Amino acid sequence: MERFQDICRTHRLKMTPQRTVIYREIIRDKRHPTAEMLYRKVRRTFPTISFDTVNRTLRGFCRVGLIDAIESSGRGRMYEPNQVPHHHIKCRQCGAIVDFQDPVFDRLSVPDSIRKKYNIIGKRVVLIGTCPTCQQKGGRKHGNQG
Amino acid sequence: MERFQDICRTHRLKMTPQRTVIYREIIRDKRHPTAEMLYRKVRRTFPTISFDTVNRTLRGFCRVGLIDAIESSGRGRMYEPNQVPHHHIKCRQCGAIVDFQDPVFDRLSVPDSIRKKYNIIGKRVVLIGTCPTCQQKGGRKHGNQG
DNA sequence: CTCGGTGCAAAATGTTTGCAAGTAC
DNA sequence: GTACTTGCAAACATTTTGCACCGAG
Repeated sequence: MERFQDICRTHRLKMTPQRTVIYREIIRDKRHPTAEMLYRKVRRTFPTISFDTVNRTLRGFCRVGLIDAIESSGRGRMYEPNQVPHHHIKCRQCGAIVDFQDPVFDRLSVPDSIRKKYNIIGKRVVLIGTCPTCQQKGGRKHGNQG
Repeated sequence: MERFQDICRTHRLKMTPQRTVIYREIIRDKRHPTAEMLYRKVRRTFPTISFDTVNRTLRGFCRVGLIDAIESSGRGRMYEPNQVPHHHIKCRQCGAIVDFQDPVFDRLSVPDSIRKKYNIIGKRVVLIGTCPTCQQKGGRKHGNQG
């Protein structure tokens, strides 16, 4: 929550009640919610808020680095709090993305040839496969990978 | 091209001229084209093809594993031929994704705890940063990460 | 008091579906 | 000949923009 205050000040974002509630909800959320999902949650404590504000606020949070977005065309952009380093497993069937942590992956070093050209600010391992649920169901939806 | 034939047969996909042209174009493309970009290229050798067919065909190719999709809400889904193992650098500013290869990254082993639950069929390191072009321009567009 | 933020509505963008006619096998 | 495909158009889902009013700093 201090992080929120800090970053708002540095970027001259006003700490409106809407933004405060939105931030509180997204860092509490352990999944990767979309704007729509967050909107539904936030409305419980702030019934007059508009979907538009939630959506626009999330974009803004991304811009200043408070949170990250995980693109997933079709079913809507997903957001995640940008805190501890972690990695992703993505289910090829249902598209769900779950986090996992791994000290070895955290310590991967970026090749010099790339550091020379790019300003790398983050890294992540993405595993692609089939989640337990989809393995049982043999369910299918779309197949993709990032 | 044999791969194309094989997979079409195994999945009972008809090898229509449209599909052949689309496949040829996407494996030739070194970027990560969207359906729209591919449509424009394919139309040069197949002027009567519809955007819809390109779009639907690409989805189909994903389903059977001929190619992969990289989700990127907003500017449209990007596709890539699914050949050699490789990794991604994603520019936080312009959203461009470029491939790179790295033997060390290729050899990363998936933790047993995950293998036990998930059926992992692929893995990839994703670096997030700023590309050379955006560093110069200081350009901005959207900020996100997968 | 001022500038950025909010909420509403409209516009833009991109994806998916239904269907009749066409074609690979 | 049959089942899968294509192309077109409409339906959907989602994101983005314009603008008047409001409120945090």
